[in-house]
Amino acid sequence: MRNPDPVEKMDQQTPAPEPPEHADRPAPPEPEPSTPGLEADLRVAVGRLARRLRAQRPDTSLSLGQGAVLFALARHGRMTPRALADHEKVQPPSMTRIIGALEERALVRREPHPQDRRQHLVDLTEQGRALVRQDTRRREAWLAQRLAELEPGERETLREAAEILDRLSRS
Amino acid sequence: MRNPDPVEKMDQQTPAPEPPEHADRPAPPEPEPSTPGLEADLRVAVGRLARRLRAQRPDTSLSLGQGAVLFALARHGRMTPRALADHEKVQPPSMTRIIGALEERALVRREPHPQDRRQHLVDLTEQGRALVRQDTRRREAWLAQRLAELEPGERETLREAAEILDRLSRS
DNA sequence: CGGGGCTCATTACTCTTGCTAACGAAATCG
DNA sequence: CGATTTCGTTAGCAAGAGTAATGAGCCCCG
Repeated sequence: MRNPDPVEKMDQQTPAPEPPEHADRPAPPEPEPSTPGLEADLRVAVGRLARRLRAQRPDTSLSLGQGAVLFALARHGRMTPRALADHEKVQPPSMTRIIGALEERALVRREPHPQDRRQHLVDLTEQGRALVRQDTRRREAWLAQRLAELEPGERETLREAAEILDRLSRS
Repeated sequence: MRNPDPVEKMDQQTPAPEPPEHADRPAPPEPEPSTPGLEADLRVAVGRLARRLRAQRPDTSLSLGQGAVLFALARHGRMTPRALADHEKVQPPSMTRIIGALEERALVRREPHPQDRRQHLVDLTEQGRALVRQDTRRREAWLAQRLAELEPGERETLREAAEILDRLSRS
């Protein structure tokens, strides 16, 4: 293990770290969270859901990261590893590893960069493109099944939330 | 829920200086099932958000799993390790480790089970309770800050979504 | 020009976190 | 009382992501 770091005294009521308000703000300053447990609920639910998504990955043995990269390439066209890393908010070495795994499966291909010989361009192969298309409708059974069981209104809520979550995850 | 139509929405917007791709755009079929890319969008966003939540963990060195357990105990009262594992959808050995880490920090305590000497009851200590209270309003700066920047309507959407995501993650 | 400094990708290593397998102790059922 | 089941734990392993260091290549500035 490591240093236990015994929590000795813990300030019970931490004075709120209120950021200084900017003077010219006509709107309500909203210093308190208008949604009480949201932060905790969201954190717990997202963490657990991600864990289950990773675990329940059935047969399409693409990791979450690999799938995300494949989708990003399909949506935005070929990119350098650096651009992919920025997009997915991982460090370059992690992206190197993901690309390596995808390349081993012949789902992506590294092409030389036309102007800069340090860089590569990563692009989908035909097989990669086919997998994305296939997954677009079939994807991973577990989540698709769960989503199918929801009420239409709930799916709609999730659809709006997915866009917000995407922004959150990228900000 | 088999969807027979080829969802083929790949808008090529190549950021690279070399756009001579197969740059034709198939007429947008837009057959629009109930939720087109929801499964993929949600999966990617949840994965990325979980990754960032884990990474951005600032100083309160509680892992996602540890935080979840603390909150579960605060919400539902003391529980056996088995119950906690079921609740958080992890295997018992993982829960053993989480509880061990929390116990080292004196945030939880193991009590003997009154009727069954195989089992324990895990309960929050005063310090654990204080940390939960503190985190309820302070929590992790990163997510709280992001949430605060959202529109009220967006937070409301997330609040509804959080409940749905919780159910999803547990089903 | 040409060198210093930067950027890009990769390698090497570590850490965290979750899993399965196996095990000992205790309850329970026959 | 013995067999079986359940609970928590230990041991070992694998995946995923991060930091540090490295080498190749670009580019600006003197």
